[in-house]
Amino acid sequence: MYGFKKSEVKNSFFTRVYEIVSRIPRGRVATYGQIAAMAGSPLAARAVGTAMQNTPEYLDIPCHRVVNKSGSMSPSYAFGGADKQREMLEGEGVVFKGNGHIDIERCIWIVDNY
DNA sequence: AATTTGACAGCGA
DNA sequence: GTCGCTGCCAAAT
Repeated sequence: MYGFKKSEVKNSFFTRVYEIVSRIPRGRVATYGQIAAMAGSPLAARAVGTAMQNTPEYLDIPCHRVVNKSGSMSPSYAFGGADKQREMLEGEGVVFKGNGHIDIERCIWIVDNY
C-alpha cells in the first residue's frame, strides 16, 4: 500500500500488459503486438516493450515468453541475455528453428476468451 | 503542456 | 535473410 507507486496501482496500460503476460502458459509465447492488441491498443507494440523494461520484479511474470514477431529476442533482455532466455524457453517446450528463431507460428499463444 | 525514450512492426532496398 | 527508415503508442521528465 504505502510502498507502491501510483503507476503500479492504477489501471494503466502497463498494468493491463502485466496481467496479460502473467497468463501466458508454459511452452507458449506471445508477441508484443499481440499483447498490445489484448491490452486495448493494437498499435502499441512499442509501448509494450517499454512496459516490459519497467516490469517490477516482485510481479514474477514470465516476460521471457514475450518475443518480437520475427521470433527473435531482444539483445537487451534483462535476465541474462538472449541465450539465457532461449534456454528458459526451450526448457518449457518452445520450439526453435535452425536459424535460432522461435517457431512462432507453432508456439504462439492462442486465446479464445479475454 | 512539450519533449524524449524505447524489450516493436511494416516496408523497401 | 539483413539493414535502415518511418510510424505508432504510453510513460517519465
